[in-house]
Amino acid sequence: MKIPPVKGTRDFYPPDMARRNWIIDGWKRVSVRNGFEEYDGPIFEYLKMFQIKSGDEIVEQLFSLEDRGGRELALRPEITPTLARMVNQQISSLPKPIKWFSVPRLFRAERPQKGRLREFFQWNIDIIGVDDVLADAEVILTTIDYLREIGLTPKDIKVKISSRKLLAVFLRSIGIAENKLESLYTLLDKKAKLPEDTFEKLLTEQVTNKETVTKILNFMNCNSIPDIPKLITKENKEFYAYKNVMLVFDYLETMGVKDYCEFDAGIVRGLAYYTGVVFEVHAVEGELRAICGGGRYDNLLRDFGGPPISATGMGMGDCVLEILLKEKGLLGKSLPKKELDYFVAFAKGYGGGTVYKVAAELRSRGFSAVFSYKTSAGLSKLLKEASALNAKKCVIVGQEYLDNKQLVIKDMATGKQELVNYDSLFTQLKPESK
RNA sequence: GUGAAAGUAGCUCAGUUGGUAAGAGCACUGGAUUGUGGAUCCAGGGGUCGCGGGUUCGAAUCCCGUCUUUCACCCCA
Repeated sequence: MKIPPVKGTRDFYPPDMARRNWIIDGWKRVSVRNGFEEYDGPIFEYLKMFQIKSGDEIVEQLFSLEDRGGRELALRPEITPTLARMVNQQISSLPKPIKWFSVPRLFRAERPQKGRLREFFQWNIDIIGVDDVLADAEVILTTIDYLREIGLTPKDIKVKISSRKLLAVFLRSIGIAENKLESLYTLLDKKAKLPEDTFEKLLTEQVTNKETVTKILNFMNCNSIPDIPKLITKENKEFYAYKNVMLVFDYLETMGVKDYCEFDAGIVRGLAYYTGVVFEVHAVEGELRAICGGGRYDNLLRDFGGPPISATGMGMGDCVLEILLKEKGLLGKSLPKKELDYFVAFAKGYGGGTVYKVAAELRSRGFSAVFSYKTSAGLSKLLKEASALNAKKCVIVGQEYLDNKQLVIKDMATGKQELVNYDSLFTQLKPESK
């Protein structure tokens, strides 16, 4: 009876695993060099925890279960609630700022489609306890640091940056009621996806006043920071929000990544909990969904029963990234090749236990060594196997071993061979000679 | 949850208005090659044509259902 893989999951055969590790190792390496420390939590949590941040609708998109004690649990669809829980538990003893990263395996019971599966990996970085937008800039810098390292240039991708705070003060200044903001965010977030007239129509339905609609459209289409003051009043609050956006770009310029960044008032993010700088990374060409997104969230720790400490972070899934890298031909280019120090072969009739003994001795000294299971194969076949494994050197056990306890060492790159005494082979070897 | 397209070997695919049509390339295994690798040549294994039903003398091919995949919508943490 054949059992197929579960909908929306992936099998990672060795070549797929190599790609996955390459991506994840890059995430981890870049996190560490940007000063982030790794953390992780359980793969399932109380169902309740995911409702705090995201509400009840989200429950339908969770894999939930009940344990034998009747506890309502769910596989984690994101790790930020876990982060909030963990930080709150030890908040008073953790040195600030908290700069943590994680690469959790996440689960969402959504219908799979391009760049979206039911099980995936996501790189998360967060800075907790810094109000200054310098922290937002550093999160963006770290994101770019990775994307740049894997070969993506400002011609390939753009970080589109805006501010929820700026949007909020703007909307309030033109008379939008506080309780309408949230539903308006959801609509504004779709601007780039909807046709222009459809968007305008939906906006008019929500706002009714034609003049207000025009003001919002003008603001949303703004992609130049110097133009912002023309659109907002010069009251303190608004000017402060505007200055903060300017400041982010100043920091990013100082950090040398301004080429990757642009202001785009159309970036809103669907989620309610963002309160400050928000950003998404998009491919310049193509219709691909956002590669990653993030922003500042001021209230999350408090919502999870902790102190009102501000935080900012970023999440990047592996699915969309992999699609983009394939399109750009950047995946596999820099993948590490198979590595093998020694292949231990034998000339027909001379194998026996010596082959396994040599391999075991090499392994015990820290070298990788492989022997063949084809006990009756000819040397030709065995060397072919050694080549397929990308072996650096090949040890051949043959007549010389019977005659003088000597082994043939063949350098697979140059083809050169030398005779070495069995006893001296291992004493000559030092790990550095790898 | 809604809609559209597609399912033939491990992978990528071909397959004539329905008529000896179960095929190719790659991959895999073996041989040429009993002491010398990456190449080449030859051979071999591998398929309930997603599954079930129907139409027909006859179905990979047409029809219905179903499952899966992909894509779009919803949603996007």
